[in-house]
Amino acid sequence: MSEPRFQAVVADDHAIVRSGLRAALESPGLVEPAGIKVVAEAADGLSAIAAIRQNRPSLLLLDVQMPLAGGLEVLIEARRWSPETRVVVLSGVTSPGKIGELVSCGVDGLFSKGEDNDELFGALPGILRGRRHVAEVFRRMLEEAPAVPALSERERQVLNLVVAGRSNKEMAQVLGISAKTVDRHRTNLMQKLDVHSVAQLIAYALREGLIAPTSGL
Amino acid sequence: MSEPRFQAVVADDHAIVRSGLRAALESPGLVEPAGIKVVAEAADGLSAIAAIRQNRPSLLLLDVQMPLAGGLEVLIEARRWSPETRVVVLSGVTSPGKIGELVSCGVDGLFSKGEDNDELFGALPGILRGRRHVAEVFRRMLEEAPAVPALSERERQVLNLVVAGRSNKEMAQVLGISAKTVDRHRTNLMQKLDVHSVAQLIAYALREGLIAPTSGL
DNA sequence: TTCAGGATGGGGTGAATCCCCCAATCCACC
DNA sequence: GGTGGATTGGGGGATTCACCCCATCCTGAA
Repeated sequence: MSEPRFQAVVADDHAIVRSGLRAALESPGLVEPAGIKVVAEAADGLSAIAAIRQNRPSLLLLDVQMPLAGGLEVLIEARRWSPETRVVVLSGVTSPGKIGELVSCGVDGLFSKGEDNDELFGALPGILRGRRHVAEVFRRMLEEAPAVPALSERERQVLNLVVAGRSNKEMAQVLGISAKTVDRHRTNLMQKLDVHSVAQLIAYALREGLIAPTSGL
Repeated sequence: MSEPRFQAVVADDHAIVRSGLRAALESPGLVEPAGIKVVAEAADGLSAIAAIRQNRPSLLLLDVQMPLAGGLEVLIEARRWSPETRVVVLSGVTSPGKIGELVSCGVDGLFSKGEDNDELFGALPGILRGRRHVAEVFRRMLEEAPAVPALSERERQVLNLVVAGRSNKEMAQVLGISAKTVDRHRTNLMQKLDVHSVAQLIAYALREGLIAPTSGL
């Protein structure tokens, strides 16, 4: 029995997913006779980064949505501390915005949790040899999806506050600008995103994952 | 080697979770020497119900959030078509409202995906013998959480439309009532939920899972 | 049978919204 | 040096929202 040459770190906030991935990766014959050895698991973004720095594995299997740090942040940190690690992201929700960001940040693999795992495990050997693979679903999504307009820093701040339920006046106070300017940003925002009410604005923001979901009432 | 006496159906929209649960359930020694046989998997609520009707298993392992039918609907249908099936629900998100509903509908087991699986698998033998087990996290949550005010049917409809970004006038048209009445419901809604703006209303609704997240812009 | 509560509407008021108009500053880019 | 974008701010107006007041109708529980 040969030694596994590849090591992997698995990061997901659900213990069941981690054990499922571990079982699949370590099953013999996937990439090489001995399978891929999972050297560490992480339940949140920060421990994932720590695990990467410590182990510098060949592969990182990573959920997009995690506590403490999202998939994108982990990807960037992983690139910084362990450039040779192939990073494969699993996405539960499918927001065109996030997917686009991940692709443009250069993930090595991008797969959907909803679909069959065959595409993932079929592509893994190639990915470990340096290829890239974005799941069929996401490739179609990126082609069809209307590009999400780029938001300026201020607009993003305003959007966050709107989602948090603040009024123009409150936002003006928080941001230290005139209420009229807040209104201006809000108007531009709604024009950019092609919505026509706070409710639609919030719906859009949450759907696209444009804002941090840590909105304290 | 003894035959497995228990059969299970596993329902989750993520293939990885299903295979992880299958592996764990079928591992020998969990409940009895041969483990629990997973006779069917389902990726959405309707197939879960179909699988229950067809197999009438001893155990149903069920995700709360699924396409086509949620965990609660599947629970109710499972009770109807196969009352002897023990229903165990796994919850990814932790909204006090949904948890309370599930408990009051009489789930046999309720566990969090985020926590360790030890509590689940430790409690499984008891559950199969007729006991009930609600995860520690959720029991504390139900004690501490401020009771979610009961919403009337109309109020729930209005809430859905508000989240979908409709104006009072549009809602009036959809519901076939006066815009003034819509406003009345909306006012009552905000008073009940102790919020003071659309944004907070939407935030509350999404947080508590009071509404279906299938809001088409 | 009374009575509470839900659903239905109308009137009205003050605030906030959505969206036009206008202008100034700053800063990066060609 | 010009050009465009982001950010800042003001005026104004039509609409909507948030929240009071009032009433009627109906259903189910006490």
